[in-house]
Amino acid sequence: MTEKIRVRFAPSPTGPLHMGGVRTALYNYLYAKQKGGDFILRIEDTDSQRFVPGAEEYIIEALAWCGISPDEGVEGGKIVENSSIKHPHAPYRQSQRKHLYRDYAEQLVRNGYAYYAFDTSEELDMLRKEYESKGETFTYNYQVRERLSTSLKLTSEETNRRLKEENHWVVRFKMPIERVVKMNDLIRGEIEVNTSTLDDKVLWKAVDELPTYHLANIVDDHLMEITDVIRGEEWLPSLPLHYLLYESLGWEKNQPRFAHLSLLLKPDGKGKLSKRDGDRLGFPVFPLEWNNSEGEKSRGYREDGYFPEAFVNLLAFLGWNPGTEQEIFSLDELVESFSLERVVKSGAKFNPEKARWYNQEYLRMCDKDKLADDFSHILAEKGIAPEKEYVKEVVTLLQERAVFVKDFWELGKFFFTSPVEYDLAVKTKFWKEDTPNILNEISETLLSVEDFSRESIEHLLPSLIKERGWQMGSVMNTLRLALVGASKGPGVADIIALLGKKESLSRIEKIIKAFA
RNA sequence: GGUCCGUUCGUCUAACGGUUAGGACUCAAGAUUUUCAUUCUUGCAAUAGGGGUUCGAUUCCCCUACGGACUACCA
Repeated sequence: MTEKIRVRFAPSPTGPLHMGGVRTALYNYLYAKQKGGDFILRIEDTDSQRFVPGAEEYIIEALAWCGISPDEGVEGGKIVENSSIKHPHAPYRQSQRKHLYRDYAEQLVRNGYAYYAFDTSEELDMLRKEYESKGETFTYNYQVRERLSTSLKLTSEETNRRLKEENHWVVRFKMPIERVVKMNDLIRGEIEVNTSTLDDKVLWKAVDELPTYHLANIVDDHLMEITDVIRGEEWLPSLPLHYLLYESLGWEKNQPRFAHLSLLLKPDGKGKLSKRDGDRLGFPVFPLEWNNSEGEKSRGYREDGYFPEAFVNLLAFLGWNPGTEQEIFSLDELVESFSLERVVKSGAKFNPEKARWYNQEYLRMCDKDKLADDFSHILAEKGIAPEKEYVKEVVTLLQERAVFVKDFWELGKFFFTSPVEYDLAVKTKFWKEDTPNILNEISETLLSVEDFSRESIEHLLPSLIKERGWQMGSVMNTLRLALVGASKGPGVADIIALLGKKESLSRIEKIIKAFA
């Protein structure tokens, strides 16, 4: 029997999920789905100090927008209704699993793998400053743990008394001395670390009486039978601790495999991508728009007009590639092609230009009815409500020219409103003395045309111009100026045909009057 | 500072010892479109540096440099 793959995405609700987090979720999802496994969504809310209201809902909605649906875990927001999500290991919010971790923390102390420490944050801050003034770095490790007020130094009577009377004790992991931990990472291969370089991490916090990430994470991954942990590179330094924790709890036989993903970097300069970069460089770093409690707004890919399919596609390619030259992948195709072996080790600088290109590609593939519907919403906001078929015709003419649906307006607003001003550079260049007469004559000809189709007009115009010996450039450009107001847009015949006889003639009349 | 991870065109990346080091985005030029955009063609552009190993290194090893992460009772 083959092993059932179970992965988890376990964000902390301390703010909106940024695109790096979405990518981590995506890779987890792709990995699980390809292997017929389950994708579990767990909320790691063990930091009561930094909890942000609305963050959990945001995370769920963002994943739903991307098409990443958990098989198991917390649910909420819009996906609650008719959700097929399972809960065999509920609850999936760590704050609701507090009692579990407490038991394991005590077990670790009992078995000599951890100890109680009574230092206050203030005392530790003072120690750090003291060391710093000597040019050294304070590390809570084997060199100091038997000298500070810990259960290692104190008698058991004293320890018990302090545990009972004081409420600022923590549990720390007793990091072994001079042991080389050999680890394996699915992306990076073998990694070795000497435990003497590591410190005694806090496993149970006094401030909020909750476990730290390290403990909660290991306990839950074990209890929830997670087979593969795919997470950000920032966790790599904690991997030895996590290995040792599995070992100390007696779970090393079936501990999960690990894969650490490289980080997403700033498009310019150095460092990892942060919220500020988006504002600074003008692109979203979040999947969905986010308003924080200070009333600051952060842009979202959704609100910027990206298709979720394009967003997912570009995210997948930030650190992974199929090894072929295909760059456009649907979510299903990604599921089929994804592999951890082809995940790139080095960090990827995000490139906003390429992101736009992805959207453009999707817009071109997009169904015209959907585009017309989406564009109709934008038009409705402007108080314009044309026939769906008309919008569809417009979209058809503009599809190759737009990157986002919202571009259709700038590209083709003349299809909905007569030009209010004209590009004077075009006028200067092409508007001649006899232009009004020529335009009038064109008007008359158009008026008498029975077949007002694009083909008919496309044939009629040049032959008329040639017949009269007019200048092609001058006539076509002034005609375009009348219809569009500028030197841009689809073919003149397309525009006239779509605008219709009445509107086209009225625009020609209008420009003649304007320049008279 | 310490520990760990990383390093191919400006950017995302391919090449898992033998290639004129390939593709995509960007940029530039030309063609088409008597507009603009598209499209097509072409071009610019990279193995961080130094040592090994090897008949042969982008590829394996070491050193250096550079970059990144971590170094909280945050995740």
